[in-house]
Amino acid sequence: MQLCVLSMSPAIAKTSEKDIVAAARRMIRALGVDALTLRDVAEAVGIRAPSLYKRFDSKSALLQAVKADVLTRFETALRQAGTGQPPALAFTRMAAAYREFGTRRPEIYRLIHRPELKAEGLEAERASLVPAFEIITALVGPAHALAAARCTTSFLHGFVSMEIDGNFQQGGSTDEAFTFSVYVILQGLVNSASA
Amino acid sequence: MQLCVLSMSPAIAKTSEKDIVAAARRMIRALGVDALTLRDVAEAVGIRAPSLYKRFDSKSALLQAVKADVLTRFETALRQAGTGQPPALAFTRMAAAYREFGTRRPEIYRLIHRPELKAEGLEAERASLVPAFEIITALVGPAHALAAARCTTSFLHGFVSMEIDGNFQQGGSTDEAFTFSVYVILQGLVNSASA
DNA sequence: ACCTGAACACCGTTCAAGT
DNA sequence: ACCTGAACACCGTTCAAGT
Repeated sequence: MQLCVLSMSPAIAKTSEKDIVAAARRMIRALGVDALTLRDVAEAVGIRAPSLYKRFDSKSALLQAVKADVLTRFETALRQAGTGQPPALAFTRMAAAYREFGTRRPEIYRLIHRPELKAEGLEAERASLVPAFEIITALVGPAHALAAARCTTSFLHGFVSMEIDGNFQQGGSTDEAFTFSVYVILQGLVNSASA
Repeated sequence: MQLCVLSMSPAIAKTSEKDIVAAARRMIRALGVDALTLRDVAEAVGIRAPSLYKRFDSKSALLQAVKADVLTRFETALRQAGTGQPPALAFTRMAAAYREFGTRRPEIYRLIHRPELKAEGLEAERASLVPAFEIITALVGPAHALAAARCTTSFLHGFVSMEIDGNFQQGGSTDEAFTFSVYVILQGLVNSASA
């Protein structure tokens, strides 16, 4: 009986959700999300495009899974940068880690800020900025923490976006502008907290 | 002879570049750039999709023209907000005008920050931030103007992006966070300029 | 249970043909 | 000179059929 069942065994899985997400992430990093096709992702893991629908409801669902995966790595990078430092140093280190994550993987950074990819990413998106929020709370106290975190993450997101999009066209040192800006915001936050 | 030429006159133009750009802009504002199809744009101006190629080389070229058109309006809005005010007031007014432009037209704001639309937009993109640069130069002096402008425009772009993308999820007043942030950066810039 | 080829609707784009 | 229908390659997605 069992032998019979085994001989009638269904098709053996050639891949997994994890494999597919990893392949898609690599392809996005290399080519950008706009150039990603399901036929290519499928080929990279040794199956055909229709089979992807056994694991993900749609292309959007796959991209959401990639985004959630990346956001976990992002959160880890931010947390490692700030732990065990005094607040002001943690702040500048976290800022530098944020920028490095984005500039090293511009296409991945763009992916995690695609507004249409929200469902799975919403909680991961919030969680990814928790390390930054904790550092800023230590810096300015709980009363201004939320506004200060929004100030800081807005600046970091805007700077990295403009840098990877090539929107700093006026010459000058981008590194210098970043260092100056982080200093300006840090000073402004500390002053506002004591005011 | 002339009559003959006139009677053989070619098809009369049903539309113009300007009409097409305006129609595309309205449709993007309503539906977003991802939902825009050339067949729909063509229908909106009374022609068929292939005829668009008599006026624009590609969909990308049309989007670049829309982007350049919008950036001109954006520059005007920023300039009007700051003119004739003392530097610090011009700064906060310009910041508010920037935010209002983006939050009132989120899909248009996203369009002008599409990194793949660069060719026609590059110069217009630079020009659109000239009013901000002038205000900031008046505020901090020429030595720090470039870095200060990058700090400010990075923050503004990041804040507006996160706001329209729904990334401020923790409750609290977004208006308050914006006012606080503009104040923090203004104070930080003024202090750094005198340092 | 997972995989597949064939097919569908839709898109940007090309082109020969019309006036 | 501008417009058009037909067609092409490509895409996400569906589905009946295979093991």
